[in-house]
Amino acid sequence: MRRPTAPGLDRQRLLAAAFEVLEKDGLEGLSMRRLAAHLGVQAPAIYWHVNDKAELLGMMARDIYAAAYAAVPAARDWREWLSLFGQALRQSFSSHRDGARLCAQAQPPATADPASHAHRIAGELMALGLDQQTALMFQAAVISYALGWSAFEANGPMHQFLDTLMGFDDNYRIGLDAMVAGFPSPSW
Amino acid sequence: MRRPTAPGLDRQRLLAAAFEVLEKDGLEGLSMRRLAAHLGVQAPAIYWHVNDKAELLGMMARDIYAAAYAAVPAARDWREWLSLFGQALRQSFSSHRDGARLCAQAQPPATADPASHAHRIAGELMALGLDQQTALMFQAAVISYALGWSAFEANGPMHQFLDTLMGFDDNYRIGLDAMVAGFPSPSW
DNA sequence: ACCTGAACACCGTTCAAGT
DNA sequence: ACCTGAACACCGTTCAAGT
Repeated sequence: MRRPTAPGLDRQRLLAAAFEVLEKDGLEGLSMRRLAAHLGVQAPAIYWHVNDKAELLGMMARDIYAAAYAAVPAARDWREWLSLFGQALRQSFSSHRDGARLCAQAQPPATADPASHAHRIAGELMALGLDQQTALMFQAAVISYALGWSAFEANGPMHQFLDTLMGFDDNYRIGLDAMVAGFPSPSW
Repeated sequence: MRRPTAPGLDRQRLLAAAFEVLEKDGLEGLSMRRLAAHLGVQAPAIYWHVNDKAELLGMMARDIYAAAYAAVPAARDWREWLSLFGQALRQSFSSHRDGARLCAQAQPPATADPASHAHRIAGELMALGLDQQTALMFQAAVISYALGWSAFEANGPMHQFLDTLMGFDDNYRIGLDAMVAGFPSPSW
């Protein structure tokens, strides 16, 4: 439990420790003070490496999204890619305790060059035939659904029904598949 | 600003005041102490009428959902109803500051009789030809998307792009229409 | 029955001061 | 450059005591 304060902090160790605390204590338990204690350090030390808690949460969210993008296997068309991406997202959200709730409330760090960032995240879909604008729109819709599903999963009074009827994963797929199938094909 | 403590608290006045504080100070500003001050009362007084803050947030979420259900106009088929419901939800979320974020993290009060509750919320769709299980599944998907969209709207680095390209409402409709169009028709 | 006063165990963040 | 100690202005919640 005691970290002997080790080499010295940096953003990497901070981030890794933050995920450990998240796993152990959940999103409400992830306080700057607990994080500091987990690192064997005083709370204000964290502020040398990070501006505030929001920035830390943003970095965590960025990593969760990045893991999802990295996990999407090769696809033969854009619909398949979106479907796989939707599944990878859900997987990545649920691979950390409160992952979706974290992403829903954290603001990933604003990228320095938004244009190149947009190109990077839309790249796969563009290679499969979508123009960038359409790629971003469809991707935004899938992300929204994935995000909302995980939030909704835990909190609706429908909860009892959905899992007894089919299981959450199957229910998730229904909405995802419907959305992906329903996206209009580009018109050229 | 001063409430002369008026008649005396009850759940109704509490809820109304909570929405006022939400509008003024946002979700992070909605503390039990601020709510109490807004009512001209000490913080512990609230705990006579409500078990804890989670219960209060749950009641607020319930009201936001209820407003959406009430706002859905008559529809001629279940796809149209789901589309109108999706729009009403987004409307209801954005009619209160941080409405979606509140609903994403609040747990609406568990209903005493889940079966009759399910029947009530699925009723419209069943009248339009869906069985209850399908109605609940499709509804859950639409709610998830609406919830996730509002959360995503404010926080992605895609943010800049989405609104300059089309406007958020149009982008929202694209995913919603795709999902509703893509739901499979019942097979009889 | 309904509310206050005082307290407990926490928060995020700042800032002087240490090394 | 990097961290500590001490403090500020908050939290949610409990509980005895008042009326």
